Amino acid sequence: MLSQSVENFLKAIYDLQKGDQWVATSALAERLKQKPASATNMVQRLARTEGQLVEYVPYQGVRLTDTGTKVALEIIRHHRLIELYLTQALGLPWDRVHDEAEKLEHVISEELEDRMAAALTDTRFDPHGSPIPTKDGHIKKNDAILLADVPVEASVRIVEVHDHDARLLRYLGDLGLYPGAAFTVIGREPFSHALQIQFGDRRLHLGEDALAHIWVTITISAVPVAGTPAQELP
Amino acid sequence: MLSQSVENFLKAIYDLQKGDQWVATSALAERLKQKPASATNMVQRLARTEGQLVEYVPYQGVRLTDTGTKVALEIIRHHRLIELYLTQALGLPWDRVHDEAEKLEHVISEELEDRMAAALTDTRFDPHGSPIPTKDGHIKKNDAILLADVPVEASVRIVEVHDHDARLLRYLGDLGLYPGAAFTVIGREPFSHALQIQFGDRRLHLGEDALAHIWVTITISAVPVAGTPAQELP
DNA sequence: TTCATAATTTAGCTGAGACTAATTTATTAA
DNA sequence: TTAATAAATTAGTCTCAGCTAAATTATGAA
Repeated sequence: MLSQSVENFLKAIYDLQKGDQWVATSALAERLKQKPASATNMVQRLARTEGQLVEYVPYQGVRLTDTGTKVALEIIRHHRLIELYLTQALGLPWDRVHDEAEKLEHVISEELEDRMAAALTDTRFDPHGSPIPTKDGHIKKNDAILLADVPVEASVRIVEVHDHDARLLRYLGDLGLYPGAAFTVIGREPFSHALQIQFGDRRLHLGEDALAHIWVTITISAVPVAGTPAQELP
Repeated sequence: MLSQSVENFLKAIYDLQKGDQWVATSALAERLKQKPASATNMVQRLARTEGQLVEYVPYQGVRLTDTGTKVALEIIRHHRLIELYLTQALGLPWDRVHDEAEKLEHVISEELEDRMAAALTDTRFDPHGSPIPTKDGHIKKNDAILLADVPVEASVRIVEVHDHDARLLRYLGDLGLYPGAAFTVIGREPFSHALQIQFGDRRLHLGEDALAHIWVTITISAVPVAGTPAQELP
């Protein structure tokens, strides 16, 4: 049985790891609100004792092995399934389920996991739009882009809202801005980069913090997306 | 915030404490599957640091203060409410909910507690018939007697089945012997003290382990109950 | 290419919560 | 009333999981 602390490290490494890149111990420490030395310490213990979960190279970083990824995905499945269950079955608001799931994810049995899944009609996404890994450890990558990177005049649909900041979630939820919501970007402020959007019949401003946590897909793009060649309209 | 270990100690003291009697540290140790020295150690820490939860007198024992009792009842409320929720809402069998609740009781928020309670129609008893303390720390004492102490020929109704032994629960559940079930004691074996009972149209034997974990009320008593004077029948 | 600075690791400390072995206190039988 | 035994506590050890301070390694600007 892995300790809650070890499980949290695996989860954090998974979150921070892009592809098969190395994750810096300092990045881990920051994510987990610990000191760098503590992260190094734990990562070394992980690499040494707990069988084949991570690879660690001093001064370079740490990354999950296939086994480690499997374990991380199990915990993430717990987390997201719990979030979904709490909103769907018990009516908890989407800004409170994260903290609750953060504790429950480490203690529920496989059987409880299965029962919760069975009680839900659709277990593909959690309330923030994050994909829920399947029981056998598969997760669908979502191809959304950060709202901060969306060009002006594009119309978008919210795919995912990162769930760490409850205040932001409450704010967005009150406005109706959760996954599925669609709006058009009508302007960007020169320095703050804040967006003006047209959402139904309302005009809203979204500050930097929001832009960095909302992932969208572009539904109508008036201007070429960065990286793709411009397209002539007839 | 109290640690899970501390919470478990408070719960164990509550369980073992009759009235305002002292609980032996060795009894605590046994209940918690620890060594006596560990229990002494923890009890001393409890008495010293965590504000006014227990009274401790060396070589005599430990007991809960009013504050300590309040805290213990909160945890027990969590435990039993979770057990009830898991059976009612998620269909977990009554022999598996104890272990699950043992872990969940320490981590659910007040809000989740309230939502679970609201989702249930009747929160008076858990699936084993144990009373669920109210949110303000009241619990109804139940006046049941141990099946082991029931005289032959009495008819009884099961009030409560202690939930520690999952094997026993599964066995009893398969027979239909859960709280509410009624039967008549038709005989007792001389040495083993095992009971023969008439349950509907079935005759069953209940061994010592069962007798020590089932609590009943007597519905019809053919023979005077121990302690009450014999009564002449016309 | 070198050296200052930033990032990382090492060394050593701490508290929680368990343990064993040794000691002390209570209890009970003679 | 005392001595043997049982119960409980003390002393000292261990691991986990965090910390600070000191030392080491990488990095990048001159």
